[in-house]
Amino acid sequence: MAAVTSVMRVQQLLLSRVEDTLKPYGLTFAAYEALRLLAFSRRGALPMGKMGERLMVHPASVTNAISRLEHRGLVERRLSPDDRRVVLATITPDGQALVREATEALNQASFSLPSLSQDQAAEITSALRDLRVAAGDITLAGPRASA
Amino acid sequence: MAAVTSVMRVQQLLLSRVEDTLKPYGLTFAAYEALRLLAFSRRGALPMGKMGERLMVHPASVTNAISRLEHRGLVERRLSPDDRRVVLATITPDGQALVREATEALNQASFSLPSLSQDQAAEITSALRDLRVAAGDITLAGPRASA
DNA sequence: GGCTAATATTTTGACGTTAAAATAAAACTA
DNA sequence: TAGTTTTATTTTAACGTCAAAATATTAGCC
Repeated sequence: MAAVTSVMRVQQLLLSRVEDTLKPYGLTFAAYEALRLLAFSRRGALPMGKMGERLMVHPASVTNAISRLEHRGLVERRLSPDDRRVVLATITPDGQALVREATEALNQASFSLPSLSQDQAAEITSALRDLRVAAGDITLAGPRASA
Repeated sequence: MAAVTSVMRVQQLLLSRVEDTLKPYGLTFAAYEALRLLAFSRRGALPMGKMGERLMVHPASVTNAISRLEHRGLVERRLSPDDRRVVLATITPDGQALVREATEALNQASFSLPSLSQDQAAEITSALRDLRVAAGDITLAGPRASA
């Protein structure tokens, strides 16, 4: 349980700092992740369901997040021409621009977390990888870590 | 950002498993933490404010959690005789009994997390400690890790 | 073709979090 | 002592999560 508590607290601390960084852009971490996922996709569009899978969140959370982004004109909902059950969340040019700025800010700020050196970051990532693999979160190939 | 993402995902996974374990007792992790904090305190009672500090959550979260526990008869609210601004959350015998059972279940279950060996758990805790110290979450003396 | 099952999304409801505003009581301070 | 400031808690509002129920639409099977 000590490890569990540690992870919980660290997540809380990190999330807080990340959201501070994103605040100037009017984005929460959840909103940023959704937007970034769309920005990185081929056509800038993905079915709601796919987004839930990728982000590992409940479908209702996706509906929620996309609705908010839609109201701000950062995303649009389009019905799939192939399957009318499917809703395609589509990022707009405004959304593209915003996610680019926010990503830049994150890459600048996050690595300057208090005393979180590159080595320490790598160590943490490594220590947690086994656990994620075991839980089926990621495969042995490892995730293409970038941003 | 890779480390950040890792921590986020692992927290999500762990929280999910912990809550599965607590579900039979009708407790969420937040509720369990509040109850356990009271159970471990001298008189089984603490001011709301102190609880927020210890649990590192917003005062409103404490109000919320305690209200829920109060409705279930696991906790009682008492006004402090010394300072009438202060509300003392007090654990009841029912609360004591429940937290004991839940703690037992957690100690049983959590360590059987998929492939999370004692060594790995220690490694993770260690890797994250520096970060917590730097953020002022814990002191160099280290937390008295137990459950 | 038509009825049933599976799939995709949204809605509703319960719970968690925070920030900011409203209350109430204690502590200064002039 | 009266008035202002600080402190403790709650309320309200916004956002996140999930589970379960409600809706559509497609797929499958006589």
